Amino acid sequence: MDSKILNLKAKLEVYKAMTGGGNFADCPVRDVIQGISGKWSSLLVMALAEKPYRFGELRRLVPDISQRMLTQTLYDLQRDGYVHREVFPTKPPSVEYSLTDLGRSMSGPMHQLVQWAELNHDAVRDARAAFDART
Amino acid sequence: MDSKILNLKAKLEVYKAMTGGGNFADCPVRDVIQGISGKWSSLLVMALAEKPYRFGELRRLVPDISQRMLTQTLYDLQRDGYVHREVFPTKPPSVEYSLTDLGRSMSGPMHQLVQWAELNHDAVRDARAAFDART
DNA sequence: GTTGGCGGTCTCAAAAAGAGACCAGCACTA
DNA sequence: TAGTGCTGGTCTCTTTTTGAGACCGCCAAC
Repeated sequence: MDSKILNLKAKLEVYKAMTGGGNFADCPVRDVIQGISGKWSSLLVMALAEKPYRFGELRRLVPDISQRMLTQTLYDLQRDGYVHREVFPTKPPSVEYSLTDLGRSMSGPMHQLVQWAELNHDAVRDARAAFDART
Repeated sequence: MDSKILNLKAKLEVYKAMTGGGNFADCPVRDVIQGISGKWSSLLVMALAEKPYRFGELRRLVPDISQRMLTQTLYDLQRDGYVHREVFPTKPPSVEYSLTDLGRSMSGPMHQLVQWAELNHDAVRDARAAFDART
């Protein structure tokens, strides 16, 4: 058996996987996923799915986020159309963040994932401990 | 109306949200979510959900991942129990990566999210363009 | 008049990610 | 027999991202 043939076979498999199977490389799905797979994005979306929050409330709700990252992440979520930002002209102007329709429709599948994490976090913790012990 | 009372009210709301509503701050769900919300994790999990892959195959399948990040991400996924790594003692030793049962059970909810992204990526793209035009 | 909350921006250090050289071992080729 | 390529990585260096914290004007309450 020639190695060139094996090589070609592998390349065909890869091509099939890229076009028919998954479209992993250049497809816009990656853009979307990367937009919501940041360290804080999912957390803020889950928070806002419950109810609208103000800037300072979110800051207290997620104690270990820096003000800079809260600003930045909310900006990105707003840019991608998940979050609506409304400024109320009160004496100290207050700003409310809420989910848009797009954000609400996305929070469904994301909630599924969070629920999975809720159910299986001990399995993950065990796997991690076992792996570390094996090392 | 006293501002202290308003303040207390806000704090109670936040407390309620943290304990009853979502447990956003210290809960293990965040550990799990952060483990799979990396830039490449979801992509590799979706790839391995299709079928097991070898190191070089994954490298070609995801052309813009660096070798270092592929190694690192696969290591992390293995540590968290999502991925199984098997070395075959062939002439150039080949390594195969596959999903574990835990990984397969997680890939379900994650696939939901990817499907949402597939259906709504144009809406996100439009929102992004509209936001940028507004600026 | 000083303090504290509001919603941020700015700067600087630390951590993470990307680019690319390098490694041993074996198969095939010229 | 020397050269080339594929295997799955590691090591170093540079660039990007993130975190920590100071600072901002404004206004209300004490």
